[in-house]
Amino acid sequence: MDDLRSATPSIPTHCIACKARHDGICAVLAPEELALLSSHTRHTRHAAGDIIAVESDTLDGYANVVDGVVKLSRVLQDGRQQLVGLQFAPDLVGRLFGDENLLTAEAASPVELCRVPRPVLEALIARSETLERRLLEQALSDLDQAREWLVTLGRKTASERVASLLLMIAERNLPPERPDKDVTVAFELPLGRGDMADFLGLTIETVSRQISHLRREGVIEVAHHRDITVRSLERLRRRAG
Amino acid sequence: MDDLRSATPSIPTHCIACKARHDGICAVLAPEELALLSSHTRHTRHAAGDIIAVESDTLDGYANVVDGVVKLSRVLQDGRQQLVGLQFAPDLVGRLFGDENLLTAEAASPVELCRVPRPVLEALIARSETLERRLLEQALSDLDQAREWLVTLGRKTASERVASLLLMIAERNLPPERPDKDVTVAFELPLGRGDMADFLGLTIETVSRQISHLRREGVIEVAHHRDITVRSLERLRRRAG
DNA sequence: CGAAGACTTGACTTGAGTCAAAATTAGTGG
DNA sequence: CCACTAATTTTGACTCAAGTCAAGTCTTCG
Repeated sequence: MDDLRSATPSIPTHCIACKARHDGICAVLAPEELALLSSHTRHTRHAAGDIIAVESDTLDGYANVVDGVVKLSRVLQDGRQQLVGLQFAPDLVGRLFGDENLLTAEAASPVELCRVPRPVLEALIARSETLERRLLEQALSDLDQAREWLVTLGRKTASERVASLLLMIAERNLPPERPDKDVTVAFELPLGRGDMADFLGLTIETVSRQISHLRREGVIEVAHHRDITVRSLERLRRRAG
Repeated sequence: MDDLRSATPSIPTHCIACKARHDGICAVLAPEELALLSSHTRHTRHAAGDIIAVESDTLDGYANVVDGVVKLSRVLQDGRQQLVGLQFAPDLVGRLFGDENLLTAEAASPVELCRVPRPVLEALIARSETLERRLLEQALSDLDQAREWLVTLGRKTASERVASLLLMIAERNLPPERPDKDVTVAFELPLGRGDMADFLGLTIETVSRQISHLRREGVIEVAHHRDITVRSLERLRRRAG
């Protein structure tokens, strides 16, 4: 497919430079479909904390995450909040075929989006068999992840929950070489303590205490609160239950 | 579509009698596709407690729930268990395109299944645009539900969790007329206290105490432990947070 | 540098878990 | 149909993990 790139000048120039171009939904589109899509998209940038979509608003469109992390959450009447998902590039944000947002979407870090109006994407889905399959696969994998978290929230202790979250992020930052080896991984947390707490169904204080505990035990190192180094993935995995 | 029924004798006879025929995945198939599918299906019956699929076994096929309730669960090494979903008729059980079961599936009540070998269903998906759309919609709706539970497990108290579960089952048993009216609903719990606890991330004792509490407060009536009458859906809804 | 915000730590409280009976219900065979 | 047993559920007394409240300490940024 890469060989064809130079032979298909119809691919929009701003798509060629796009980080999400080669693994997002765009990757499964034929050049003319991509051209059609890109003539309706709009790139937007958002600072951490910006609200992208609000729960129970009408759904105005979808957005592809090009860079950064988007958090999805729900809040109860009295203000209790729960994060129900994190979307990384090149995930698509927005409930397909939904009339209203069931969730609030918020930039967890600085975020770059590629926004698509509802009817454009939906028409493309009807036209492209491979796109529909790709979206089905994302939905199934989001469902797997959500169920994984159900186990975490329903049955794990505070310390296992924190370890599970660090593990999830660490595995996402693993260098592609030797994924089975017991390596050291370093990364910057895309979430503050408050968001971690809302993700794990805990309080800020409990998250902080558990991180301190993992640090004292030598499982992780912490600098500036957000720069984490996992000394042994294997040890972290054992603590995640 | 109903009008056509008598004019399409190619619909297999055992499908015509099937309860799931008119709203399951079969509902979106053309008569010849249904004929193709049904020539490979096998009806099975299972008593409550029977294991239908085991976590980390290779996925041998899919199954349509024709009657009864199937619970999906995961267990941690030390035996802690969490239910991550309930499947009612006419849901499809089995991770699409998965190579192994990520979950254990078990009959929660007496269950009737219509089993389909993997390759048969997957070939049909590739052939039928409407089937693929139907499965995408089920996946999205399962995802909505899983995220709803994430809020319940992450942020609700024990009494709100129990109320949420009763509410979910009650709403499923609502008579179709006047869904907005504040009616009385009676139903039989498809789950024992242990399963409720595993669903809600609580212990048996806590579930029992919360049910007793709702009973004492007059929100529900309980007979034989499993026959529940909800006196006021509205009151129950308020208790569910 | 100084102030505001984010994070950590400590002391105390509380909601749900644990352990241990008792009560109810379902199942079985006479 | 009825005892009798086994399983499930309920209830009570006590414990403990995580929450709450209240200072402190880092970090960031103007």
